[in-house]
Amino acid sequence: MDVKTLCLGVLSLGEASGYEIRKVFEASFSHFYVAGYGSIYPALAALSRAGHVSCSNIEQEKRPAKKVYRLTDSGRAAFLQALDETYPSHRVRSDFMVLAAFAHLQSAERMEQVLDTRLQDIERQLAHIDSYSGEPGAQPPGVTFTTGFARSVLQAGRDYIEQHRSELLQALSGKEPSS
Amino acid sequence: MDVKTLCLGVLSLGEASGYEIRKVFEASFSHFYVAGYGSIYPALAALSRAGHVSCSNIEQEKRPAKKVYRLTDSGRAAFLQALDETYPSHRVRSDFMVLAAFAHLQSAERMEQVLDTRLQDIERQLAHIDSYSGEPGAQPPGVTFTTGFARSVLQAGRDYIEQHRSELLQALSGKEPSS
DNA sequence: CGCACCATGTAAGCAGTTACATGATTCG
DNA sequence: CGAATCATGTAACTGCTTACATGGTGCG
Repeated sequence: MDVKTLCLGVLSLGEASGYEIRKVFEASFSHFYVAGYGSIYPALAALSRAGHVSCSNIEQEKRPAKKVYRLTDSGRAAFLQALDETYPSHRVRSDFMVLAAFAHLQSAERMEQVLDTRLQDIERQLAHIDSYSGEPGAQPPGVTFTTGFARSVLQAGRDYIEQHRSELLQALSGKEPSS
Repeated sequence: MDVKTLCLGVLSLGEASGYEIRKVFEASFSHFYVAGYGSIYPALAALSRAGHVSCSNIEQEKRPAKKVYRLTDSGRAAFLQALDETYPSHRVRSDFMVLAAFAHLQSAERMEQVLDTRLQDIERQLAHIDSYSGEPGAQPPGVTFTTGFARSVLQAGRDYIEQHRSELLQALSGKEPSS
């Protein structure tokens, strides 16, 4: 599932500019898919070339002009097909866990900093979820599901870190970081 | 944190061949970092050129010869520095959650299949954890931590899916998949 | 007899990140 | 007056995936 397909998905919810699509990514998808302008704009250009979206220039007062994209029939069909064919994979790439795995090579101070940073990031993401999931039903039902899923998983991670923090730190305390 | 750095990490636990390194990735790191031969072998070649590892050819009876790699002092230093400078990021890339987010565009049968597939994958990973975490203490303390972390997070995901499965399916039942 | 395991590597390609480039408006 | 928001894009680079290429051994 690439950025192009995800853009089709966002546009299935209504027409939008590249800038607005990015905000949807940020608000609703950030827990399982991260994409910046550098991947979204080229994706939209490619989708336009492929005929999966149409594009209209909208001039605005006191704001830069924007390009509003809309799904074509072929774009909608392509997205539905992708939904049908995609395997429900779920991968984690975590430098946090790498650092934790090699805790014995680091100082207790560094590990505390690592754990605290991770906890702060988790709290930030939980706050982000709470700020966006105000009205249930405003979003498609699936987004309510994914948001709840993300919340549960984040909380489980936070709880685990809090409960095993001292245990991990204890295994390093006293001795200098060594090989 | 790239594959090269992770290879240094594995080698900090003892000398190993590329093939053996891959097994460590599979056994201990698979929950937060996936790497295949296609990235490990080139990484080892690059580390060797950079002088971060040394390499010796070992002939074997009734088995192909292997190349055993060992950390050099500069390799160890490079790894420790990476541990010190790496931000504890944690990113998820989940096609499962994409499919769930757009549940309203799919049939109830398809969504059931998606949820079941994900549940089976989770059970498989939990079984994998249980099979490898037999003896605590055989692994560095950090690996025990990350393994427990992965277990908690996987269980939370499983529980959430089981508890919200019917809720999600209900929001689709009766009506055909539509836009 | 076929599959899995041991063992190493290359090459092409794709997807995405990062940095660069530009510029008006609004809010504190 | 500086920062954030709105708004679009390109180009270079990185890093990984996938497929290809080869071949002996052990087990059921």
